[in-house]
Amino acid sequence: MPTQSSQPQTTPAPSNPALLLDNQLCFALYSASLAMTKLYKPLLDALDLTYPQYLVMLVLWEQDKLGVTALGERLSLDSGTLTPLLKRMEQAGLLVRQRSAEDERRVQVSLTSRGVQLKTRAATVPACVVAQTGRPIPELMALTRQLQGLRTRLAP
Amino acid sequence: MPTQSSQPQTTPAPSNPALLLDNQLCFALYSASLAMTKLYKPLLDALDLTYPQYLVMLVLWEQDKLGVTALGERLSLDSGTLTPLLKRMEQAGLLVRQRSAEDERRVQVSLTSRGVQLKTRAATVPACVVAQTGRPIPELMALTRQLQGLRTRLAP
DNA sequence: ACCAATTGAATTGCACACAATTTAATTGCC
DNA sequence: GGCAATTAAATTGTGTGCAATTCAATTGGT
Repeated sequence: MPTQSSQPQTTPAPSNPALLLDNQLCFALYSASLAMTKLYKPLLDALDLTYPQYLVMLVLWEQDKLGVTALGERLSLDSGTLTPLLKRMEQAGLLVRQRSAEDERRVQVSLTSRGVQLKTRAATVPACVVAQTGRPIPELMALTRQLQGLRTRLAP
Repeated sequence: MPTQSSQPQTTPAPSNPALLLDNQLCFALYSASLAMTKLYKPLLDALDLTYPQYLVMLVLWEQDKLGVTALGERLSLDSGTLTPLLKRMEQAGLLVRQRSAEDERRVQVSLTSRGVQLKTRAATVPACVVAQTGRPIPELMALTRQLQGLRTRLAP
């Protein structure tokens, strides 16, 4: 005999717990990522960068003069995403895209001096973000490493 | 006197560590989330759902008949995102959108029987994903809770 | 040297995200 | 009751993501 309540049933039978939204790692990732992007928005607006454009700048500030494919491997983005994004950044005067002389198929992406200089203004961004998370740095670092490990497993 | 190498300097001065891509929690989140979405893709293709559509279904399987705003609060998405997404799902026969009788401004979203039935076919999705992460469930749960906590701080 | 296969970007088409604006319906204040 | 303020969706416009295709340049096998 199934268990039953003496109260009229106001809620339906409980869902499969595996399908509950709040048990989904995927949704926790997805919504935390979108929330993080919104946190960056006002900071990046001041630099005239979108969030993915900021990621491109982080890569180029570390290693200037990269091909589109190399940039894409670093960020896990493909040419369909990067090509128009890079064109907008070129229009904004942050970088230049030029065909490689040795291999005309390759497009080299290099920062302009304006792009290099922007790094100084961006230097305060990370601390602002950390402050707003309201968490100690070691905890944020640990979470970062955990997520990097997960990503490596998902996209080897 | 600054330290110097006897070798010609092949790498530039080290970047501000706070701006290194691999130290960014934001990028760890962003790329892990995109990688997770790609993991779901083949599973959701079989159900004719995109990833955000799957999230909408998770919400409606838990609580059917919700307004667009309520759905948006649950998923942290606004009407600009949800309206066209819900229209596509209505076209696909998964749900219906109908104006509330009491308040003509409200649009109620309800599953069709086809939408309800899809839950059975989706029941195996979470286990497939967990298997592919190659991590024990408790670890995934702990990470999920951590990310939920972070998100709550970022988007109170 | 020729030509098929491969490689690297760009293009096309579709589906999000989201800011900003618009439109329609309801509420509150007088 | 009348009308400004508010609320709920929808619309508009821009910028990603990504699959699939295209196009040009290079490579490799004969």
